[in-house]
Amino acid sequence: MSATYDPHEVERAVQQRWREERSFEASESGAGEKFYCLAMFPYPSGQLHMGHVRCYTLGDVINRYQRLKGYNVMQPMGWDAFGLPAENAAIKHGIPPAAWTRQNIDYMRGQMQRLGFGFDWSREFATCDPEYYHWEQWFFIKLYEKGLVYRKSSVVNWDPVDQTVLANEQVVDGRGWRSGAPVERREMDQWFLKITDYAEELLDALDGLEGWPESVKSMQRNWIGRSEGVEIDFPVPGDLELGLDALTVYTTRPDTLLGATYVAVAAEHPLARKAAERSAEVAAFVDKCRNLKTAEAEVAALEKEGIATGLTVVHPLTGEALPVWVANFVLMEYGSGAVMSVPAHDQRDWEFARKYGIPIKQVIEPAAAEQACDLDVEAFTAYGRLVNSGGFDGLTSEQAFDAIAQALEEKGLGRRTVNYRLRDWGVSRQRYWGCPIPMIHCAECGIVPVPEKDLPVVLPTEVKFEGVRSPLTTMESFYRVACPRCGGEARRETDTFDTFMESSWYYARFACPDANSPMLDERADYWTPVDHYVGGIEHAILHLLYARFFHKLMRDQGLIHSDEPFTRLLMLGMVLKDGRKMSKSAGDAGNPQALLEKYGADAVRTAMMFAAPPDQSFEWSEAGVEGQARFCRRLWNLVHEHMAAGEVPALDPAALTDEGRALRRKTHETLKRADDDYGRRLTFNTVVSAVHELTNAISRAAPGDPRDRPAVHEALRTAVIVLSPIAPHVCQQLWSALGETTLLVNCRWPEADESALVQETVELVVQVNGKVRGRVAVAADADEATVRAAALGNENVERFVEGKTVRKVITVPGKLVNIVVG
RNA sequence: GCCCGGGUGGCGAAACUGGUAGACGCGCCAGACUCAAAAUCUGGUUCUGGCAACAGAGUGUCGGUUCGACUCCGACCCCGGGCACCA
Repeated sequence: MSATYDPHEVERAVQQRWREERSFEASESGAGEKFYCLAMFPYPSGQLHMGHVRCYTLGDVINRYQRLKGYNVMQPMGWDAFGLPAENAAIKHGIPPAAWTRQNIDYMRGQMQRLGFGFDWSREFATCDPEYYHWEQWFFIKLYEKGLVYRKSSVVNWDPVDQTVLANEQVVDGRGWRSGAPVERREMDQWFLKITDYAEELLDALDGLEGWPESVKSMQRNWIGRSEGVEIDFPVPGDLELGLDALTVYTTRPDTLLGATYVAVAAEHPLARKAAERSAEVAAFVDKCRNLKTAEAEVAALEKEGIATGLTVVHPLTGEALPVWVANFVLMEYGSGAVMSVPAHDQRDWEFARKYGIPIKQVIEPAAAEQACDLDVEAFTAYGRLVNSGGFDGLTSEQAFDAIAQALEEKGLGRRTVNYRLRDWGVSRQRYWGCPIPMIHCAECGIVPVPEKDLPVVLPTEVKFEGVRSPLTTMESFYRVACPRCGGEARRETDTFDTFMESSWYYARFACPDANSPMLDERADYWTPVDHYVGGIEHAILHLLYARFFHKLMRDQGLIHSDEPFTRLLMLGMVLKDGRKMSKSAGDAGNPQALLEKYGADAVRTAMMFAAPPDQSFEWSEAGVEGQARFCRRLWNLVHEHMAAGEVPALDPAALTDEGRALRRKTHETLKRADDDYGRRLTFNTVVSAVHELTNAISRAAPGDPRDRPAVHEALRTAVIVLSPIAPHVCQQLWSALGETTLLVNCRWPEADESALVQETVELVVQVNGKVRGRVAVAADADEATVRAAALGNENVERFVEGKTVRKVITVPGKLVNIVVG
């Protein structure tokens, strides 16, 4: 082995050895308990950026640490290969999406291998492989048969640049998340997955996810948006011929029902349409609302406007006639598209009532006298005590919730319900580069699923783009089919799935990438749930919610027998460059290639881990890489100098000098601390610090007294094994240099020797009135009187105690003495 | 507006259970080696005063609890993220 450290030579040699020994190919029959370690697979955009480097290094550190701890670890890698950029490249450069994608995959795989990630490449797949999306199509049909898939015409977010429909989640501040173009409204037939059927379980199960960060669970709770309320029917007078008996509203504040002075409906509400037929003014207003863009930023800034329909409904408890308004702030998609308005106790209703001169009727008064309530200034929205509410007067809001709900239930005019903000998942995309939706439209039979024997519906890869539109829509050989039911002429669905479909179950497929009947087999139950999932915080809501949903769908299909896909979750902070997210910044700025060529993978990996704790966002700077390259070289030189000094005798703790014993203590402290940092705290930055400290201690100790050589050897051996999950190549070579013959990745994490941690003398800090005034060394087992005497005997301490009365002496064993004087 | 994070040297950060604030690294300064530079090694590096020993101040702000607070409590300011005409 070369005496000077050449990272490129080291890394090539070690990677070759892992390949030859198939070190990272996992099997269900491997020794130890299973551990499934997964980092979110990337979109093959062209090249890795530093955000990828961080994510996969973190995953690999966990992978390698858990291996050392004796687990049977599986860490796969694959490609989230469908998506818009491939189409954009095709449109721009004329390269077919499939070819562009494959080319990117090959390049990025090479970069990952260069970084030395311990992936099980035998399980690799791309979501654009027909063998993969075959089963997605199969599963979709199963869900269709179960009634969990439906087709619905709905207003969708239309991205005028990408010419496609976006999910609500893909609209950011009213703009398409990729194109950045303002989103428009459009009506279209779409396929939906009934995620709302699982809303309750998706919410409740969050409480059991102890290995998830609280912030992510809170975001998901927020997104699901459960609220408890009452559905209230306001009867419609019979003479109006409106086609409905009652107007149903949803409220979370039934206690304020007696304060309702009008009701408001969305412009798309049937009642609004009826009113529009009868009044040109109302029709004009409804029309105006329809043409509004869905852009959320604009909606939020929108002035609250409405128009009276001239219609009235009947208050379910008082029998009073209440006017019906059409209002632009009522959402058709939430609740029933209609609200009861209580201006006295809802700020938005208050503003609306003031604007249009609608009466404001107080029915809640503050329970506590000091609470402000001035209805001339603003609505009183807090809970309180009921007034002006007939038989309900005097009840608290909480009591009135139940009492009024019950009164309505008895009259058959209301029901307690639970509402969710979560909407069903629209999965249709008018795009080419995605998984074809396996459905056929027949004029005679309607919707007919593609028969199982005809799956997969393969996406043609030889295509020509004309503009942005999907080439499938004009490709007769694709869309012209015979109806599987009647044999007549039919048209194949040309929409493709939202790519979140592919990423919702890939983790399970990695367990059995070749499973063929059906999508998963018993190996999925062996490997899943994923024990540790690592990925970017930007996926905290959507991807993780959809994957949880899919896991439950697969469970209910009998394909898998657990309830949740990811046991422990590590959400990475973002890697920023000039204040921007690395993955979004253009060009080569984030490409690690130049750094790899200059410093090698170990230095890049170590610098990345050392920069900040994993969950924290940080600004990437190359400055740290050189420092870690220097550190690798120092460790390399220390090992080689140590070994060059000849045979190392066996360790006999009793034979060591004081320096040797101190080094041993540092060694075992490092081992203990790193174990906790790796396994429990996931703070890999402090692991690097700990190894730096140990290395510094070795530098100071070696070459020392020849009797301490076994302690130096043990310290070097420990530094190498502790650092190995982070800088695996150089550590492997140093492991061999230290005379070890087994591959480091097959070794076991050493247990810390408690006896090495015992100290004979300890240094105590001496404080006077809480301020540090000196230090004293005492025997570790010294009694309180001895410690006290030593503390008071310190020269500097004496100066501060002199002439004062010692009121109290507090001793913290092994740490400090605080002398309180006055 | 509501819900999460966070605020510590020139910079990235550490201090895990209330017990030495600034470990570790970057950068910078000085020295050694060198004709010189790079690399490497050694020392220094929170601020103020002091040759030094040491003293005073110091973890966003103000207050509290405590022998002792970056850490706990109360009020507030700022930054980042999520949600939001959600009835």
